[in-house]
Amino acid sequence: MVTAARSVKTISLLIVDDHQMVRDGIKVMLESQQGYYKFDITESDSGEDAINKVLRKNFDGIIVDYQMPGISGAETVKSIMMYRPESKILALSNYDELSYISNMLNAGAKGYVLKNIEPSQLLLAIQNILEDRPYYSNEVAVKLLDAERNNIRTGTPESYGLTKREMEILKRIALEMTNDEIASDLKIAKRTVDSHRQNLLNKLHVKNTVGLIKAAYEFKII
Amino acid sequence: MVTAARSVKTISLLIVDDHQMVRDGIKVMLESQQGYYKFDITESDSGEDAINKVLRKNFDGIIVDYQMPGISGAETVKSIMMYRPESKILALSNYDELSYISNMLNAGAKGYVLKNIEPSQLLLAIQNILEDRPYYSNEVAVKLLDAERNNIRTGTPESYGLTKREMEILKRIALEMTNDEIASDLKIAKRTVDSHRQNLLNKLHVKNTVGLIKAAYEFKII
DNA sequence: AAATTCTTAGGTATTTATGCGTACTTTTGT
DNA sequence: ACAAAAGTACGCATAAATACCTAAGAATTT
Repeated sequence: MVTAARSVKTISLLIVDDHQMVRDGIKVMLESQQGYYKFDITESDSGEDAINKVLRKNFDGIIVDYQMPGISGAETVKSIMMYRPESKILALSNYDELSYISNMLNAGAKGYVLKNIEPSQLLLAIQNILEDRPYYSNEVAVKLLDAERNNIRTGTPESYGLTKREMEILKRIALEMTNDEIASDLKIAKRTVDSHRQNLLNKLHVKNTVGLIKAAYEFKII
Repeated sequence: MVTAARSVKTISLLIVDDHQMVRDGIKVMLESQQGYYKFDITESDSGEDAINKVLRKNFDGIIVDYQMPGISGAETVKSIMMYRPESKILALSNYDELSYISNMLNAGAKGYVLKNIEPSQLLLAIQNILEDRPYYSNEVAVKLLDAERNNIRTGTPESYGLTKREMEILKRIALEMTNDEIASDLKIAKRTVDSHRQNLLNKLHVKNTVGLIKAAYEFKII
């Protein structure tokens, strides 16, 4: 820990979130952590506004919410990176959904934190991304590791070990068929379809039908 | 044909295209057709610039190119419509790709014409969109009809009459949240979420969660 | 002020999906 | 021929979703 005297550095930050409350929350968090840093904060309530502001001023760091009306957070990040590729962007979201995370990171965000973050952690996250190092909330890191481990990036039915039969079931689920309907379509017992469906849930690491359909999109069978 | 005397009306137009040549071409076309109209033309070479100009001045009509570096035409239209929902926008493109067309129309463009349009047709298109009527090039109309016939949905949440709240619910369903989880997330009763979900099923004309998720993909909220 | 839409919530019932087992048969690879 | 994997089938229990209602208060629009 560096405890010796150090000049106070002013950091210009742009906070992009459609909720006033969230923006205020971040400001309060940062103020509470203000030690060696002084933050010069600008706010945007939309991706469009943020892009305009970025075009006019170069910020040291930018915090972008994922879900916003109009241009999404990921699209906002993409645009910002197009104009200012050196931007240090921290993604902020309520959700640790893998698709959200990878959208943001692929768009160019350096880090991804959840909104339930502790003030000290937020400061840490900002410090890291300002120095071009990644920073993720714990939950986010876990998801990314899990994705890596399970080879989710490649996203083929084979990489999950799905059998032909299971693919047939998945296709029919994606056609909005119930297990009963699938059973009579394939001329097998409903119980069997239940089993296959259970196996699909396990193999794909998802918790319900929604996850199955999203996987079906990944596999491009929809 | 109205040939009687009629006062010359000045129409302010904003032309958004990254190519000088295209902008000049449109200007020449409009001048050649200048009869009862006089055009006061402003130019933008990018979506960002267009948005700035729209914020400063209210144009009678706006012509937006699809392909531009930086913010795309569709995103530009979306932004413009956010600030000035009454804007009359005509999309302009070299291509009659269905995805381009529906992106532009969903973003809020009133019409879509190809760049090989005849001057007289361009004037007609502008006249139509200024009066809030749709206008499409022949090729475009054909594509749209074909899409309609094949039941390819080019839907927006609005076209199904979804409310903001219903969209919030749908987003959370797409996050694999159960109704119980959504309820506590939004701090409302599970039964309320049940109701919203039921309304979503009805409005989207689908029979189960699978249909909801497919709709969510169409709406690009996944 | 009246009408309409949205959001909220609940009643009641049925259908469907999920979780965790077991077990037998068929197919596949070696 | 043998082992492993896949497919088939079922029990039992609970969780979740769907269907079809009503209805009150809030917010918007007319």
